[in-house]
Amino acid sequence: MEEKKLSRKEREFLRHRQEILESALELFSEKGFHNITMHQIAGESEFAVGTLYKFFANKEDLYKALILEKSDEFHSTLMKAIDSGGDEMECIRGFLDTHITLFMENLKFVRLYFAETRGASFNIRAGLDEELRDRYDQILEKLADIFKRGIRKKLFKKLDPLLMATALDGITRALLFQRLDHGDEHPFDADMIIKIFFGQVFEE
Amino acid sequence: MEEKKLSRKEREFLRHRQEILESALELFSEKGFHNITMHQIAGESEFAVGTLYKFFANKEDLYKALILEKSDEFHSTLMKAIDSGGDEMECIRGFLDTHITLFMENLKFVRLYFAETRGASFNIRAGLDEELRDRYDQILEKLADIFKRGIRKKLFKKLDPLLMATALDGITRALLFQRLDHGDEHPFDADMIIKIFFGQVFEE
Amino acid sequence: MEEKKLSRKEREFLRHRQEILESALELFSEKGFHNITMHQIAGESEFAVGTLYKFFANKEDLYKALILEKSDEFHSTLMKAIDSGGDEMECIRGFLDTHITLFMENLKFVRLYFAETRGASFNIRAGLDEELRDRYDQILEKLADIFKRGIRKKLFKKLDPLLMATALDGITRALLFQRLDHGDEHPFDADMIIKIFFGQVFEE
Amino acid sequence: MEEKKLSRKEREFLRHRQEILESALELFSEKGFHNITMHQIAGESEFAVGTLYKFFANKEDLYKALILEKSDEFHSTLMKAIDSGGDEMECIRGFLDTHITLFMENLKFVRLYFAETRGASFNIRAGLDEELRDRYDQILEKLADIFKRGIRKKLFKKLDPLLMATALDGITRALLFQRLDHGDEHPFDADMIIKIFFGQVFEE
DNA sequence: GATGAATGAGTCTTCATTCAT
DNA sequence: AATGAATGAAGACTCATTCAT
Repeated sequence: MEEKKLSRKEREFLRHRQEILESALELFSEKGFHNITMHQIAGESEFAVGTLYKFFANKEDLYKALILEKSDEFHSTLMKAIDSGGDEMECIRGFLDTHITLFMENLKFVRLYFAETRGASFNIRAGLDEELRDRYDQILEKLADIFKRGIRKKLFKKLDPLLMATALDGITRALLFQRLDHGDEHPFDADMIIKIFFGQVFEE
Repeated sequence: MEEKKLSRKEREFLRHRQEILESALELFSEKGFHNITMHQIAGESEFAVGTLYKFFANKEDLYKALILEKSDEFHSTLMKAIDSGGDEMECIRGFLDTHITLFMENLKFVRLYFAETRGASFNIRAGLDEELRDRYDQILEKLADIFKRGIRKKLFKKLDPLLMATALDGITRALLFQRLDHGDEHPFDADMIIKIFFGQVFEE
Repeated sequence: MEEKKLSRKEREFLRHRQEILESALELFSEKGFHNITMHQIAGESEFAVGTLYKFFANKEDLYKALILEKSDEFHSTLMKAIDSGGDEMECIRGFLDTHITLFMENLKFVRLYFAETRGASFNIRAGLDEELRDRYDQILEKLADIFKRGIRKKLFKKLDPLLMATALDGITRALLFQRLDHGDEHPFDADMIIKIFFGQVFEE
Repeated sequence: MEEKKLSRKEREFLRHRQEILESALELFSEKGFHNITMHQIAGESEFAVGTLYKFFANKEDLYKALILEKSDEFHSTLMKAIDSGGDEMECIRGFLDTHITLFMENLKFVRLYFAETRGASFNIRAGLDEELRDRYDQILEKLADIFKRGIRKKLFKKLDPLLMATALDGITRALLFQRLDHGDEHPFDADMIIKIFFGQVFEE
């Protein structure tokens, strides 16, 4: 990586940019895109309004940068987690663990993310939601590949692998949101998800 | 119910109110709360702006009415579906069938609904999302009751029933959104969901 | 003319529009496009800012309307004056009289007009100055036609008629601006212009 | 003049100042005072914004310097041209030749100049236009003196000499602008202006 | 003198809401 | 109830100017 030779100026620039994004995340995640003003972001980040516009062309651009950069992190973390070697069940467990951790450690971003993919994104000048959806589909496809391998090995039943991936992720999200709304009344972990998903619902 | 003795005036009032809500649904579902103006709703519904304010105190009120009334329909339809007698598996299948149908037949509203519960609702003056979440929790609890009964009958394993309900609903939603985004590339139905959920993932 | 059947609403609309344009002329002619705010125009015209935007799409649009509508008046008044029958010298005298009157009675607009044609128009989104220049060229050409006729009749020398028209108008403008800046220290009228232009400068 | 003993530093200072003014002329003449930012001038002149403020107190000051210095050149060139000895007609011809040359060789500045004297100057904090008008009046008066002399010698008719000067200059400007807008379709030179002005319009 | 990042007052413009008809 | 012209508060964005390096 050639990130080394940044001049002091450049490093400072990036640090300031990051500070703005963090303040913006704080605010947007709390009240949403339309209920936050550039003045509020300026106040929170302790820059002047004009300064925000040195870093981002406009409010929308700032918002997009925020969403896309964070979701890139998510995406690559999850991709790596699925890849992490081992047999199919280990891959899946790795994915679930990472997914849960990522979600719990980035609750603020998560709200924003789901606003954009499921729901009220309403296409802040189109494209953001699609781009996010693409990233998500890549995750699902990678997960589906794991299922495909499992099916070939006769480990899993012969169901549509993408649907299986979708379902597994659906359970995970649902439980996470459940926890988000209601706290630890109904605790769960990767194991529990695996237990539910991998056929141990019926009493044998 | 006492809906009978409505005068012509009253019936007309309600009809106009309904027309406004339908126009608003059309527009809000397309562009979101903040990107639609009262003038646009007036235009679409063929009333004057001022008239909208005879029916709703303000824009937010109109929006809330729209969301709450539709979600009441959903709520009672789903509650009835779960209740529909029969054994546990029949209840669950009924719920799934109804869920799928409801979703597919009300795509416009669904977008709006998820915007409000998962994501960018950002509390249009607080409360809407909580109220919706309550309704949803009622559904989940009713579904959990089914699981509870099933566990008592030793039909299902002894897992947290609410988590099971949450997981089942999570799968359903995930598959439905999958269909919403990608069409019929990966078809599924209530049976498939049951197959995935009730332990037939592992090859026996 | 079908201007009769305007409804009361329509008449009121046009009256309000006119009031706004008059206030705008007052202000723009004093300080120029960039030094006047929409709030000032609102204040002067006793409407709210928002109301201005019911009549004009934006500040620029308001400005263009102002310039173009007034210059249409000027244009048609001058065209008629040149046409007014009679022999060549009568046409020319008619044009000069009208030009002088028009100028003196519309000093506010005149400043704005020359800002747009000669000088700092700087193309408020291009086109305004060209459109004005076109109108002016039409006047000059009509005037040149008079000279052409005069030349054919051997009344005038065989010089380029357009240049003669341009020169005559140049004298007129120069004297008018002279009066504008210095008042009546050096009085003149159409006769004087004719005397100067038509060769009575040299002592015979 | 005492311009000799400038140190290297001082000479450099003046050179840089000149570079800035030239870049500013380029830009202002193209788009006008309000449509050009200090950053653009900085960019064009290859100095930093802050540096511009070492040379000029503010944007307006820079603009004024630009206009006044160039117009000083014009003024003194024209004054000399009128003075250039010889009889009245030679003075006038000299003035016309110089006027035409000056105009054609400084088109960029000319646009700006007329923006300031005729039209949209709108008193960039008052005074600039008046100062320019003064200079112009001096020229006219000097030219009027020539006419006065001519009248005394019974060379010219007894008309108000200032009006004659104004008219002569008006013709010249009008023809020059005609050329500016339409190119060489209607060519002319000092002779033509003299022919028109000095009574050779009527066929004898 | 030179730099350019940061500032924030000032502008245009939008849109929910009101009210006289 | 219905209308829609009028309102003005609020927000995105620009740009002249400053100042620490």
